[in-house]
Amino acid sequence: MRPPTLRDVAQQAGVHPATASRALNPETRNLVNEDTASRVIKVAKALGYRPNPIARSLKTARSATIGLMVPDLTNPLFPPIVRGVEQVLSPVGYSAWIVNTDNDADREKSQVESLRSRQVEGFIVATARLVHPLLEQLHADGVPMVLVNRRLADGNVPSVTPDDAAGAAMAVRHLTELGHTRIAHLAGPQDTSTGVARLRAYREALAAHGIPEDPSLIVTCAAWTEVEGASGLRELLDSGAEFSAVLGGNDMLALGCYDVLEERGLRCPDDLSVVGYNDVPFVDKLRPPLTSIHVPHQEMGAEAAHLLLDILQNPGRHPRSVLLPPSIAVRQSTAPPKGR
Amino acid sequence: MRPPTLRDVAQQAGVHPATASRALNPETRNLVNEDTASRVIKVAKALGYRPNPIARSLKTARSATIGLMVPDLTNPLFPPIVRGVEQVLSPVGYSAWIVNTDNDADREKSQVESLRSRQVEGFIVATARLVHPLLEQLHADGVPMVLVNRRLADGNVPSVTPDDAAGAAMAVRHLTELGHTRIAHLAGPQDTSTGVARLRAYREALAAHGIPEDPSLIVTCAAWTEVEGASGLRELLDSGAEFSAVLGGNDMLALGCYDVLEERGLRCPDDLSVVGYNDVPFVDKLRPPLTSIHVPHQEMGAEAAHLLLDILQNPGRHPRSVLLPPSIAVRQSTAPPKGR
DNA sequence: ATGAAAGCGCTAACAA
DNA sequence: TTGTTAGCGCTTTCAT
Repeated sequence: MRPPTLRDVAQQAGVHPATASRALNPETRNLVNEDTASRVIKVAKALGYRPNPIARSLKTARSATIGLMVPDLTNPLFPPIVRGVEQVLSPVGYSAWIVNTDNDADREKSQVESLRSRQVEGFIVATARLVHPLLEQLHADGVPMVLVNRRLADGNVPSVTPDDAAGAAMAVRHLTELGHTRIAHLAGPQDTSTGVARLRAYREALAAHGIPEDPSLIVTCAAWTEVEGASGLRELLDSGAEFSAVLGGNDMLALGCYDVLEERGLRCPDDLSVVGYNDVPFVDKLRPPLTSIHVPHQEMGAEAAHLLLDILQNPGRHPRSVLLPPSIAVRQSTAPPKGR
Repeated sequence: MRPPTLRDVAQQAGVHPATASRALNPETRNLVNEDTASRVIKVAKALGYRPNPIARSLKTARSATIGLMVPDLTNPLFPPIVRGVEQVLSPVGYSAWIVNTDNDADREKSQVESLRSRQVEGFIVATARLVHPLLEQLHADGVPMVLVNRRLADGNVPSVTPDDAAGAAMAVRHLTELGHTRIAHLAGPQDTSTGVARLRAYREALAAHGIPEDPSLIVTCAAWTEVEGASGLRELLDSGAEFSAVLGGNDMLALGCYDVLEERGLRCPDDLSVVGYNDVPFVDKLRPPLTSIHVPHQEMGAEAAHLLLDILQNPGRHPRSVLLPPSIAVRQSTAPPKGR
């Protein structure tokens, strides 16, 4: 029993397929006699008719689908974003096609091609680097796109990001209020907006608190990974620099710090206060619970989906970007410095 | 500039679209003169031709796509499974369409319908309950399907699951070797194969070690959540039953135990040893690091994808199921009982 | 080895 | 308001 097609419905209802199509599509139902419409709908239901989205896509070059590009779903930062996106898209009949890029330019390229050939109507992209030819080209081509979490250097591409400057400033303020003056920073990759913005805000916050900047307290990590965070802190410790607190560029880098403290027999927060960024799931359960800048991940995804839908519906309109306010989740990984 | 179609390629190469189609498809290339084929291929490359999978799907009723149903991507158990699936599918040109069901039967139903209308060629399903009309129907309809992590009561549906019996036995043995004899179990939902199998194995393992079973040491949780785990342990503690160790049905239930220990001022492992199940990411970083039964999640996904591809390629063949051996990751949440 | 023709299921001009 | 017609881009008989 082949599933029923529009023709089957039309035949059963005694109308032309085109009429059946109009009757079944809410957008065009008003073009059709009310009685006819309800008859068609009844028949469709009786037959268990399901429209074939593939045929529709082929005809209309649309798909009610968007591409959602994340670096890696096993990074706990991204699943909540995905859920936020879906929570907004589902009610309006859209779906997200999720791909992992592993931050690999070649993979990104082939994923984008594959998604475009599947007629996705737009992209939500969590993998932006500041300079990103692929995404820049996409935007130049007029492909609807919203960035999430990270931005491009080109501020014209709509984005939904945490207010990194505000968050990093909060972190520094928290530490200074505890009495810290020697605050190190494990900066994230400087080819990402988050890495750059948090580093800059860290510097400015120190200045604002009258703390002179010490370049030897800044290490830039090559990736947002625990391993990189660990080697970053080792470098700081081995340099002999003095510091009583460290701000990780994100929670993974902070996690790496925990590993090094363990390995060196140092204690957190007694020997070193540690602050993370993002407040991803489970950092509140670490040993010790990690003080972190909280970012509303799911809302970020939801907001990005709203923005994209908006762009799809009003192609001409000026694109907006959204900056979400962070908050600080103070936990046991931060405490006043020892000598106090 | 509309992207080039097969007709454009054919025209440029001076052949009929049908010939171009044959030349471009590796499966049918042998039907075509070698020179013609290479000419077509060259033109296609020059024009940047990308076949339109939608048109192909409409014609062939296939899609090189499978549906991947998970309960919730924000549960860290599932992203590694997803990655494992993709790791196997990508090289053979298949993709996975991921959906979250939240274990909701209505959502499941509409997701399945939506995926089927998109011509997915099969399903990998991580959301099975023992009795599951939707999946049973799907299987009865001959829809290619592989279960992962959890199984149906109907053992004829191919599955890739951890060896729950072996894992639970390992956990109990570990605890008895430490000297525990009063071992409680927070059993998972008994409508899932994992919940049932782990509970049964726990019982059998106790018996095998000559420990009499005590029903007051078993609490069944209604969901695989931290909240349920917490109320389970509260119930055990409030009952006045004596026990020095608890085996969580999975890591989330074990996490709930941590919360209750904190709230009651009890210490792990001093007052209570806790064992989890699954060894999901980050449980090794908890306070204290959680002893857990390790399951190879990514391999589970990879193996499920292999099985499904196998079914798609050999529709007639007898379906296999795979049981993956667990191992135990011993960490600081387990120690000899106090009185020792 | 290649071309001709048909059609997958649907929608959008256009015509009536 | 409804029907006619055409075609989205591709593959697959069938004929040559």
